[in-house]
Amino acid sequence: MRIGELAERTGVSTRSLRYYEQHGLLRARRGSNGYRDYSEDDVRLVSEIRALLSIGFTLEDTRPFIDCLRRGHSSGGSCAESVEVYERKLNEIDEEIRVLLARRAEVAAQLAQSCPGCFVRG
Amino acid sequence: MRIGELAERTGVSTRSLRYYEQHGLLRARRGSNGYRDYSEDDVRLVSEIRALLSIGFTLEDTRPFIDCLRRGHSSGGSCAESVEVYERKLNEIDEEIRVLLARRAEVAAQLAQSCPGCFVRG
DNA sequence: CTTGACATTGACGTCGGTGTCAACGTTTAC
DNA sequence: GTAAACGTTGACACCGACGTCAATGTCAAG
Repeated sequence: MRIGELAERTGVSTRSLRYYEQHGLLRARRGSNGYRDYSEDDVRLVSEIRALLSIGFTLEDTRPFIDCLRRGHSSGGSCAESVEVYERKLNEIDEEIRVLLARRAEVAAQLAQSCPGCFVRG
Repeated sequence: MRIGELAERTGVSTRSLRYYEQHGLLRARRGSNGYRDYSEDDVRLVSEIRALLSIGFTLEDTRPFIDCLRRGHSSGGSCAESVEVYERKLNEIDEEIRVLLARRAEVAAQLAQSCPGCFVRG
């Protein structure tokens, strides 16, 4: 299939698909006219990328998952490298949450100080 | 004082000071040579800006606080507009935390699924 | 006078994932 | 045959808070 069809089936813009390819996550055969030619498997790859991006992964983070699928695994997360990324991500998220909680406390404290009457839930 | 001294006393780069001025947060008299001439009060303004930036405010968010100080208040947070910003910030932070918690749960779930043996604390 | 530290404005780079447009070639439908 | 729809690459725009460099002007010390 060509890029337009893949875009439609995955709900991803052609712009993004080319971007993913530019970063080595997608590969496409080229027809004699130079058009990209995708297989059914690529639908799966794109879905995997989007699923991961939607939970806050960067494009780079998705690479091990894509490689894992390419090696024939049924799940992108069932390779050691992917698991490492999962764990790294959990740590990153935990750290971000920690920062936000500290920030929240700081803001609440400043608010309480400059506006003693203002209640802050939480 | 000139920009270099203000930079040194506040620990803020000259680049940043000019940036703040460019965005209307700082104003400086100009000497006959065109050099910026800052007052003692400006040290306070810059400190206020940095304090707010450090807890995740955007530059724009700091504007009401600066205006508040300019109006003579001893605290940048003791004006109605500032309090509004505080409250808006708290809501924003809460929302971010919510998103991160959901994200964390999602990642943990995927990890558990693709790597049943992997324990996830939390 | 010269050197060096400091000042000025302006502009580009960073990071990430796209949107969007240009200028052009290909395929498809009528 | 022709127009519409689709494909190609390349490049600029965005957001935010600066870093950094360029080209040039100013001032204090030797």
